[in-house]
Amino acid sequence: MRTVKYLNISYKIYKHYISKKDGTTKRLPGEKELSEQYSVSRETIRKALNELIEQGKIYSIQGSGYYIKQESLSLKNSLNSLSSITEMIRNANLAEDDMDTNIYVDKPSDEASELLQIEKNDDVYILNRIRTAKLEPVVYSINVLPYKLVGNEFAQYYFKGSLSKFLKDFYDYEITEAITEIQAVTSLDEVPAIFSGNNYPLLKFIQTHYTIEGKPILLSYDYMRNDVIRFYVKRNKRIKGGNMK
Amino acid sequence: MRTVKYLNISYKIYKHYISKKDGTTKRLPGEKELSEQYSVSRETIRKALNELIEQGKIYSIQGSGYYIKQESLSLKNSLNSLSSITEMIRNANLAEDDMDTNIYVDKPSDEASELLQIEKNDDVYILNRIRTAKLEPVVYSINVLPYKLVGNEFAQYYFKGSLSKFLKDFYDYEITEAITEIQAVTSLDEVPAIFSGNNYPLLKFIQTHYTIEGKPILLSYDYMRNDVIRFYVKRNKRIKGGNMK
DNA sequence: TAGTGGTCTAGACCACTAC
DNA sequence: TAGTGGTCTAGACCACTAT
Repeated sequence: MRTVKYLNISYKIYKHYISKKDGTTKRLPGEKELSEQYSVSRETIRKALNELIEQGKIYSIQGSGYYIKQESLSLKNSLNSLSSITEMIRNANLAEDDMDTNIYVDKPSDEASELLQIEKNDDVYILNRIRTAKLEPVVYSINVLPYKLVGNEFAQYYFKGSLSKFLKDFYDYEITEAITEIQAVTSLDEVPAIFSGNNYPLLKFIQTHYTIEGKPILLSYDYMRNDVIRFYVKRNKRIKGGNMK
Repeated sequence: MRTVKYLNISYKIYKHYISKKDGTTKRLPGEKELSEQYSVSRETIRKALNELIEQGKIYSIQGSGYYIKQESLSLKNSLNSLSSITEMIRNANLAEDDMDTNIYVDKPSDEASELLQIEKNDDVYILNRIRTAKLEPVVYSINVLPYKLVGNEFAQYYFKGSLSKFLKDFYDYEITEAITEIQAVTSLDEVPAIFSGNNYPLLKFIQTHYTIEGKPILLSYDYMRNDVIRFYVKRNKRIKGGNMK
């Protein structure tokens, strides 16, 4: 891949002005000065700086300049960007030791047929998984995958490992976004059997995963022990045109 | 405020090509054609289209074109954009009938002093609030506000209503982002007294609110009845340069 | 190979901040 | 009023998709 100038310069600006947080210099040089310094046009500098704004590292004030943001505390398991449960377990400094996967075909629940936009008599694959760390169950997942998307060969070729990676490599279905509902689980009958009897606080994620076209291809339910894995969301103020829905 | 051309055109393109979701036309005209149609330069069209991409309404494939995304299900209480608890209650079709607010000065907890980046012997205002709907408690909030940021006059002038709005109007502190930790509350001793005795599933948000400079100015704890208010997060795949932290 | 979107340039004018 | 960032233009070349 050819190097993209503005991303390259964005990184250089970050390294030179932002990474060494000495706490003194707060303002960046102006666009004009930077464009001379890096021998590129002003628009390219603007794209580079915009990249840093999107990453939350700097902000700008019209008529004044670009300023470095104060360092905030770490944002480890950010729900804003898509990541697998496996990654989240690693971020919690837990080693995932085993994974028990169980596949079968069934009819979708009402909720599943609505979220996956399929008919109620369409078949779905159901994948149950228990993830453990230090021999204790940490996450219990149920994945619901429309049969018609993956066909009969799915059960033959998929064994274990990242489901989203398999869907991409084998079927060229790439998941680019997800909408997640977050729930607290307390009523005892909803708690999966593996967790029942214990008094863990449990979070439940109901996640619908979409391709770039906006087509739903996977629904997942994840029950997670909230005492060992923590979740964060970064929330931003909406700017510009608002919601024109 | 002067009208910004690319936002204006972005809206026009949305109205003309996207809002009337007849399900047939999936591809937008090319950049060149659109720039002629709206009599603007190609770069302006690109900014307009980019706006629609950021809103999740379209996507582009290099060498091919711009395409309309499939409609996904509603994303009501999105945690991605900042909104007040009051708004969330309204989105849940609940009318907030009363609010009991209680203010006093105290020392911060260890967690509060860390998140607010203040000393442990600095004073903080504590605001407790109970929000009810249909005479039942729905949300219990604790707000922690550094005394040195707002001074003695805070208790005199602030009575009730949106705290973030008051901070902006009275002190010119504008909250532009927040980092929220999401927890499930189950252990009985952590449940606020108003909720105890009942068997509601409770979600707890620990939110640190920042100004645009990245300075923390408010910490809030919100305990919410998850059976009446539901929360969603939109998660996107990270593109481009990744994390250069 | 033709057509599309992605990057980059040089220059202009406008809106806002700081003084 | 000078200097800054925000918008907009017209044109060039490159990378990718479709065929």
